[in-house]
Parts: sequence; structure tokens; C-alpha cells
Amino acid sequence: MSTPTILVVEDESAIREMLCFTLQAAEMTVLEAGNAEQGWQLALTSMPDLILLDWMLPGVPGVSLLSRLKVHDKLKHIPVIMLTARADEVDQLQGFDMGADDYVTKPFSPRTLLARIRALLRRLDDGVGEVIVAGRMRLDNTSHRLTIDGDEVKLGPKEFRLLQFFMLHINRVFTRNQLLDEVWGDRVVVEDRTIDVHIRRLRRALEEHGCESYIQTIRGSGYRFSVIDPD
Amino acid sequence: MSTPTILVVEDESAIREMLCFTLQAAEMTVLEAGNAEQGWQLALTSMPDLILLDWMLPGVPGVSLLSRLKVHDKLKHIPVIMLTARADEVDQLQGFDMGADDYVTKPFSPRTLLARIRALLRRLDDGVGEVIVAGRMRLDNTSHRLTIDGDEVKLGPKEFRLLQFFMLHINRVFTRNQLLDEVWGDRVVVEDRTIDVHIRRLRRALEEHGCESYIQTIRGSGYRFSVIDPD
DNA sequence: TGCTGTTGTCATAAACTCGTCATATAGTCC
DNA sequence: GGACTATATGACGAGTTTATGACAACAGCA
Repeated sequence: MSTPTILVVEDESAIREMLCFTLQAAEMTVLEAGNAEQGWQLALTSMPDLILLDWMLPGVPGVSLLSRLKVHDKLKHIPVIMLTARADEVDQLQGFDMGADDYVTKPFSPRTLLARIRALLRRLDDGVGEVIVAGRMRLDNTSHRLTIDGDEVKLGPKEFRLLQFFMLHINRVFTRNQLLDEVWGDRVVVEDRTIDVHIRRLRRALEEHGCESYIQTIRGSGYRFSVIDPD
Repeated sequence: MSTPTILVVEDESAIREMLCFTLQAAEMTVLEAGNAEQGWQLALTSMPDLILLDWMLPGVPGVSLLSRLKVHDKLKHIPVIMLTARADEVDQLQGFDMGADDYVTKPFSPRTLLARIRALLRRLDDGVGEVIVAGRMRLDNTSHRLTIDGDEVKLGPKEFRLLQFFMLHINRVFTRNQLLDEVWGDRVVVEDRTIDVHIRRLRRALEEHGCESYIQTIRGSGYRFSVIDPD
């Protein structure tokens, strides 16, 4: 997601401004609402990618808006992060039960909040969690690192993306063109034999840890990632 | 996967109940265990599709069960999500290195957890689709794989397509010309005796697993695929 | 600017596939 | 059985698909 849109529903203007500043600095588009009703309207009309919702709002409380959002077919999938001053667990459980996706207590650091937001957005993007584990390999999407049996394996950017794609679709065969579309991006014009070379580079990196067998050639069809340990 | 079975290993009954409720609402079958030993037994006997494992368990800690699971041949492929209250990275790294497939910190929202569970399950049977099963053979188009009693059988592209066609039309007899049209494609000009050779090659591949009898010669008519185990 | 690392392409080697043929074997009809 | 036909099987070589190393263009960075 390039520039996600975040809806901020918060009555205290000081906090709202701080939030806007933080989010905009992080290249996000911000929509502001000072109360639940405004928030509801904005959510409906703008379909934001994520909603930051204050627990305590004048008039209609945040939880009410939350439950309203969560029963609406078009809005129910928008992740919501609740902001609250009360740190007691009752709140947390209640909020979660209403369908909040995360929960941040005030005061919070901009970095913490951004991290939570990014985590949620990332998960939305393609179901990519922080980490993908397959066999002896562990790929960390956050730190962009691959480890095999705990040892770090160095990969170039392209190889990393290729492997990431493979690990998101274990056992599935992809033609070179599919890989080009998915990993390189459609518009790019590249010779499809280039894939072979990158597969080679990926395999060579895995070779040092005996994992090259995880990437298999399906002659006539393409390539496949599959956890096959040679015995 | 229609109704996946999830094994929950968690000592705090309140959390366990919350989990069960959430999972069941999402049409999953739940198995409950209050400690590591129970979890181990249930895993062995029920072979769940996924395991939710608390980091902190009375007596044997969760990580111990995790490592035990990951060395057992039948259980090592079951994905495990660790639940933990401690959010520090040390824990995460340790858990991942033990082979956990994902990691969720308490408190977590039901939706978050479900999303992670679904992501893992989806990833697991991503490569499984359009499967044709016949007798001891199993042909998976998505992963481009033929397995007999679970062992992978290597086939050339043409043999794969030929077998695929046969398995789509079990018990039916095809003339050589029909096979040429269907598997090779019309326009192609090939000697129809070529079929014999490919049948031979296919049979040879199946021979190693005692399945060559699945392909029968109908003298004067052609060939047929039919599950006939020699006994 | 020079350095380092990445990336796409190419040429060549290597591996594999596939159609055909020659011959062996099996089935059928008299 | 003998003659004839249909199928099985092994071998071969042309053709195709992959693997691999080398290289030049290029980007990021000190």
C-alpha cells in the first residue's frame, strides 16, 4: 500500500493534531473526525484503510461506533485500533470482543503507534505476517532476513522477493511469466529466461545450508517451492 | 479445508474458553488441552491441522512441547502458533528458531488471531487444488505432482498430461486417435504408435510403486485407466 | 568519482523429452 | 500349429528446455 488513508476519530484536538502530524510524516493520508457521527460519515464516504478510534468520545462513545462499524458489510473489514487512557484489562477484552484489531493506551509514542498501524496494514495487504516459516527456513518480512537453522543467509533484494513469493505459496507451481508478473510486476519487460538466473542465484544461496532442494524445477511448467529435505 | 481442527494448549481456562468460542464461531473444530502432556497426547491421537500453544504452561513449558512436536515425524508439519504475554524480541526469536510458525502476543484480538490462523492454513493448502484421487494414486494439478501412497513419482510433461487425462476419465476406453486429439491436441501430426511408447513410459514410472496395472490395454480399441490392484 | 553490489542478457554446456524405428512378444483366427 | 495382426519394448538422435558462468549496465553510496 503506497499511501494508506487513516481515519482518526478523536475529540481532543491536541492529540488529533499530534496524530495527524505523525501519520502524515509517515506518508499516510489522514482524515479527521471530532466525534462518532463525523467518524461514521467519513468512514462511509471515504472507506479508509484503517481507523484510529478514541475510546472516550463526547456523546456516542468509541465502542458504539466500533460495533456499528463492525456490523456494516462494507466497513467491517477495516481494521480498527482503539486509543484509550485506561490500561485495565477489562477495557482491552471488551474492545477486542467488539472487534477492535489492536489496542493502544495513552500516552503512546508515535513510533509504537506507527509500528502497530504498519503491522495491521501489512497484514491486510497480502496476508503476509511478520514471519514465514517453512521447513528449516525462516523468512522475516520485517527485518528482510532469511535464516536457516538460525543462521542468517544473505540474499539480494530480488532473490528475497522471489523467495518470499514462493514461501507465501508453498507447493504451488508457477510459470516464468507468473513469477515475472508477481515478483517483478506486470509492466516490467524482462526476458523470461532471466528467471532461471535468479533461481540459480537463490539456489546457490540456499546451497550452503543444504536447502537448495526446496526449490524444484518442473520441466515444461516452471518452478515450485516445497519443503523437501534430501534424506 | 472445510472445518479445520485446531488444538488449543493453554492452562488459563478463561483464555481457553475465549479461544474456543472464537474458533468455533469461525467454523473450526477445537480440541482443548490444559497442559503440555495433554496437548502432546491430543496431537498424537487427533492430528490437528494447527496448534495454538501457550508459551507459559504449568510444569512443562510450551517451548518444550514445541520442540517435541517438531522432531516427531508425523507432527512436525503441523503449524504452531505460539501465544505469549511477553512481547520482547528474545522470546520471539527463540520461539521461531524452535520452529514456531507464527507468534501472537497477549492480549490479542480474536480477529487478529483468526487472520493469522487463516493465513497459515491457507498457505499450507495453497498448493492443493484440483486434486484427482484414484486408488492409491493422487494427482495434484496445482503443485504438478503425482504421489502414490504418499511417495512422489517423477513424470515427464507428456506423461503427466496423459495420466491427467486418463484420471479425469476413469474406466473409459480411448483409442489412440482420441488420445492424440485430447492430449497432444488436434493439429499435431504424430504417428499413432507413439502412444504405445508413452504408455510404456507411464507404466514404467508407475511400475516402481506397483501401479502399472492401473493402465490397461484393450486390444483392438486402445487404452483405459482403471483402479485395479493386483492381489 | 570510484567502489560495491545488483540485475538483466547472452553464450554455452548439460539434461531431458519425444517421436520414430526395429525387433520382440502376445493374441487371434483358420 | 501357422499366418497374420496388434501391442510391447529398447534404443537412438534431433530437438527442446534448463543450468551455469561471464559480462556489461546500472544504482547506491562513501
